[in-house]
Amino acid sequence: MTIRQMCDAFGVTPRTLRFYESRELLFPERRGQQRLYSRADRARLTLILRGRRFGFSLEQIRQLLELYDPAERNITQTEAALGAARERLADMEQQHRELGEAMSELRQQIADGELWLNNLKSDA
Amino acid sequence: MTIRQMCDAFGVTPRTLRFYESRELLFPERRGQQRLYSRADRARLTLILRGRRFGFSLEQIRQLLELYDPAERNITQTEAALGAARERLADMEQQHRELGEAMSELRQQIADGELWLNNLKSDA
DNA sequence: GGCCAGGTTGACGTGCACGTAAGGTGCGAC
DNA sequence: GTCGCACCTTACGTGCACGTCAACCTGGCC
Repeated sequence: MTIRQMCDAFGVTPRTLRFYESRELLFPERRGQQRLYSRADRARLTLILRGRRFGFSLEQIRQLLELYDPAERNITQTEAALGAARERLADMEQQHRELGEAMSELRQQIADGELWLNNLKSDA
Repeated sequence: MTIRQMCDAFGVTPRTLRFYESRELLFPERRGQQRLYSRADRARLTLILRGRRFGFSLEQIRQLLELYDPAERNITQTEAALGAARERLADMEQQHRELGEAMSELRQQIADGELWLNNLKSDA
């Protein structure tokens, strides 16, 4: 898959893909100068974009990706990656809870606003 | 409440509070040059900080705060704010779902990593 | 009056995640 | 051959959310 196909498929720019590569988040093969993205690269990009939506930094995402990466597996590295992953998971769980609470509050506020609006309109 | 008491209570810096004020997120009263924060200001700051944790921009937060603000209530403004709030809520719901899925995947990956680690250790 | 802690306002600096412009390369179509 | 297009690298620019620093009040205490 060329860089353009990747961009079209994921809705990102070439600049973004090259930037991710410079930060060691993606490692496409090279045919001469051209980048070629494999199925694994597409899976990684999916994870990267998801992580970004959750507010994780590219560096945090890079560390998480090590957990998915079967290469360079030794005990200390895996243990470090596991520790980082557990911390991220705890963050995500707290964020998940707080997001649920915030959604409830926002729904309540919306309902209040709608009620207020209907009262105003029925008066008129 | 002075700026220092606010900072201690919310774990932010004076710079942050003045910055929020410059972006019209907070409107503390003035006793001479000093800022004085009311109960309403503290409630607004709570909402601001929560919004920030969910990745909303300060501008988005400012628009949402209009929904909470009982001043300057007219129909078109409230309807616009309600529309924005519904869009944000939809974003939050999607983010909530995706975050749940990502947590499941990450838990699975952690379990895999732990299993692999235990196998390696029991071999040794 | 002297002085200091704590407040104030700009103005500039920083880290992140890219965007953008400049100039060069490879390659198939005509 | 050369035109055009897509790709490449390098370097600088941008927007956001603040941090940092300089310079200046201001009230309270000795």
